[in-house]
Amino acid sequence: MSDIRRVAALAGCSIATVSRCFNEPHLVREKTRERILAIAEQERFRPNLIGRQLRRKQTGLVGVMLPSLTNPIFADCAAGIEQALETQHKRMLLTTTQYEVGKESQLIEILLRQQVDGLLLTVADTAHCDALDLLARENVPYVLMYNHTEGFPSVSIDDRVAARDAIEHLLNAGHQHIAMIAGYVAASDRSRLRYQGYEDAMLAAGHKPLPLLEVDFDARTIETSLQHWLDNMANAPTAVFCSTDLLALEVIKLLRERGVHIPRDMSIIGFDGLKYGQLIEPTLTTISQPNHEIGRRAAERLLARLDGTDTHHDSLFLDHVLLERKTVGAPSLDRRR
Amino acid sequence: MSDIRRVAALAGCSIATVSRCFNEPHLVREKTRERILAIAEQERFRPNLIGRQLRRKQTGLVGVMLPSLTNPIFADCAAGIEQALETQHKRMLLTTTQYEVGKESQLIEILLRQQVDGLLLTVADTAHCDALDLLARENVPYVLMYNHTEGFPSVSIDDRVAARDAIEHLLNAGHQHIAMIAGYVAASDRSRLRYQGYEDAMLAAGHKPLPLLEVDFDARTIETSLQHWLDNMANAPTAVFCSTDLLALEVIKLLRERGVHIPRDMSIIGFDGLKYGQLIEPTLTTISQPNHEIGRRAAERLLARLDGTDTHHDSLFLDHVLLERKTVGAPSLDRRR
DNA sequence: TTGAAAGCGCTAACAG
DNA sequence: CTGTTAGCGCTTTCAA
Repeated sequence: MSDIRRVAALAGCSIATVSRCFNEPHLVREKTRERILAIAEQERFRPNLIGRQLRRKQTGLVGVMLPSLTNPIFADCAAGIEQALETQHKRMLLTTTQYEVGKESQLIEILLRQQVDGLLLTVADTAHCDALDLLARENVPYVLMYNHTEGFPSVSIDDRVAARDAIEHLLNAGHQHIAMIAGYVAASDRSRLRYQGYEDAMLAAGHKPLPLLEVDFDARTIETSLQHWLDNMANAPTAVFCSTDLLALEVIKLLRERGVHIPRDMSIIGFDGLKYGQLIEPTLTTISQPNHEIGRRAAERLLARLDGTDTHHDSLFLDHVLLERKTVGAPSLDRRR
Repeated sequence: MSDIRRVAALAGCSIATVSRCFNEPHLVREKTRERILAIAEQERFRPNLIGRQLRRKQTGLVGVMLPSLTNPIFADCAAGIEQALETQHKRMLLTTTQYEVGKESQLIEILLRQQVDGLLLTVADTAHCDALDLLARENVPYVLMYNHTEGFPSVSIDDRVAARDAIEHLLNAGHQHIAMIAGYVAASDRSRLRYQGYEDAMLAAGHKPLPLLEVDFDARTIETSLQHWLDNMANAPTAVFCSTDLLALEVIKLLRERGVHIPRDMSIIGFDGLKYGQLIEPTLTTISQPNHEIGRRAAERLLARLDGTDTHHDSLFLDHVLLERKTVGAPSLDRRR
């Protein structure tokens, strides 16, 4: 005898009435309701949501796909998502791609089979993306996070503008010889946009942009990548824009170990605004993204789509902030050129 | 016409046969199977898991409840969980309590309604815990993470022993006047156990343990809490054990700003082993917990319980490691006593 | 090797 | 205000 039936039997009513007590209590006479609820409580009746979900054809589940949880920006984002979903009693089915592009479509497929009501996701690159094609075909509400591209609903900062702001900050401090570093792992549309922002600012200032210096973040080869600078500091850039704070932190650590004083010998600016940037000495100057809010707003936007309140396919840009801290200074005079 | 029916109709077979193609393909004649699979593909048939779950009475969903995702130890743990679940094609329904004890039972209740196959969770305090009572009553497989207490299956380090090891490291460096600091937020059985470990080591060495210094981590009152030390460094402890790395990092930053040299004027040891501890100067000496592995092993253990392979109600202790880095040194001679 | 049919637990017409 | 009933999409006996 199934659960709702048991309660109904004990209460001497039909299962429909029991169901109503939980879903539309105002339709049940107060006295009946109280009796049923009392019995339900005492029997520890726990409505089986699977039954409801099958019948209603919605699950109250939101599928979330992020690159990783180990990176604090995504962990914070997930926290923001949960906060927003909670207000509507929705739950988060969380998956990560571990930066493997091949997993994106697979994971989405699984989430769709699970009949999630909607999807919140970050893909590696919106430019050529099976996952996005899949979403375009399917009629599932979704909102992108961190990615932003014409014709897809998203919540993010404007990476290109943010990167330009970072470089302008360096230019304003007097730098001209500015390089940009990015990690392979972050090989993504965001890296590309940030490099474009770098180019924008350099060109606008009349400087030739340097090619992007890509380093293998995990494999500790940053050192060899930077060796040619260390070998010839006189010709090394006076300022470096790192595509993420995690990378910036590693770069700073390495440079300091090699006797490079920051910011006197080299200025560094990061990107993300991790709180850990404040722990190091000197504290990391960086562009801050509102990760928690990106998650929260994306979730809110998804909820609005589920309501039918939001039907736009546009990018929502949140503000980034330049956190002026201590790793950027003026270039030493002898190295300006 | 529902999906599986549509495929069946197009393939000219019954829905049972279509179902078999996905679940027990060997029961279907190869030719039939190929035909059906081809049609399913072309129709983009996506089995509705809700139907399956209702019928099979299992969901392949694991409920996860953690205090927060913003703390990297839990984010890493969640990553470990996902990794283990993935091998069995299970998914993670993730919730956080935000350190609110009152939410624990509520969240578990919700997860149970969602018919999760099992639960992985960290509670604030196993000593008086509605959530644990609830689990004891219900017949749901679960494994605790970070918590460990007699009679409940868990995966964690041995906090008490780990703390003792931390203190012994300080004692071995020559310290006698050692204090312990913990944050309110972390008010938990783990803090208590770590304090006990501190007491164990102090008493064994013949020193009187100091009362636990509790600070309000978020409200930036660490400063006022430490003021009496700063006012009178001669009588301040020569070494401090911080209950978490996040706290240690803040304490170090504060002390340094106040001109206290670490480790010369004061040694600091943390707890958790966050990678961010390596970024600061001097690098943070700490006790490392295997967060990813805690998550992974707990998930594996849960899977074993679902199999019936593991039915024990005991604590599985993983090894902690003392990371000897640079924030612990010998006390300056004039302050030994 | 396949099909028919029952039913997982619940909700929502519809009827009373 | 309450009950009856028909499914939601799927799996799994049982029978053929």
